[in-house]
Amino acid sequence: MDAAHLFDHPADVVARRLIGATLLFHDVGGRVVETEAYDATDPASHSFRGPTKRNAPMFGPPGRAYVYRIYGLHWCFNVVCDASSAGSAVLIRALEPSHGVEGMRQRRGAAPFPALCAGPGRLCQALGIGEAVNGARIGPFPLEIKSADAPVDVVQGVRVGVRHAADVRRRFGLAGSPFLSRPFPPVPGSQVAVICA
DNA sequence: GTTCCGATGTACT
DNA sequence: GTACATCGGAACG
Repeated sequence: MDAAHLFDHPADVVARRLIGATLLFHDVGGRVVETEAYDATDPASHSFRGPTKRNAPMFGPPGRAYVYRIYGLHWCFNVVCDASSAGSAVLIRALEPSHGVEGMRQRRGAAPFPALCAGPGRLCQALGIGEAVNGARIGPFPLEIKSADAPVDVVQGVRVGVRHAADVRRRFGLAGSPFLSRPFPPVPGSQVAVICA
């Protein structure tokens, strides 16, 4: 799949479309079940205050990886998108493991199967993603994302762990998936929307 | 089941 | 010094 076709769109659009896609790094990975959208107009985004040495990939071309360290020890993996709006990216928060599960287990220790990739730090540990992946092109091997081949039900909610723009619903998930980093709120009216990808 | 804590890179006040 | 797009384990009920 052509990277621009997949990624050169607003972060919200890419975040929604990536649900159900398959992410692989060195043939290890699985189906994307949870994402979050960030862009330069968003106070919760690393790009909000303009380019820095750390966030430089966010201001580069779409279809590249932005990998950063959080809280001094975990890695988080983002996909840069939207060439017309510099500083846009999608955080991949959780996968449904399907490829190279034994390697994941070795890197993740005694984590139970549903938690192998349930969280941005966890999935980076499971796939062996670290600083070396920062700025890497997505597709071809070793870093690949293949869009979903069938429509999926997508739920939407507020992002995890952000204090700025806490009411903005830019978190997307695969409806009913047991591989989410945490559940989406159980239908308090307008809190959850179902979208067909 | 929940809450609290420690690990400690990077950007900002 | 403080906040942060986090996780795993200990301590608790």
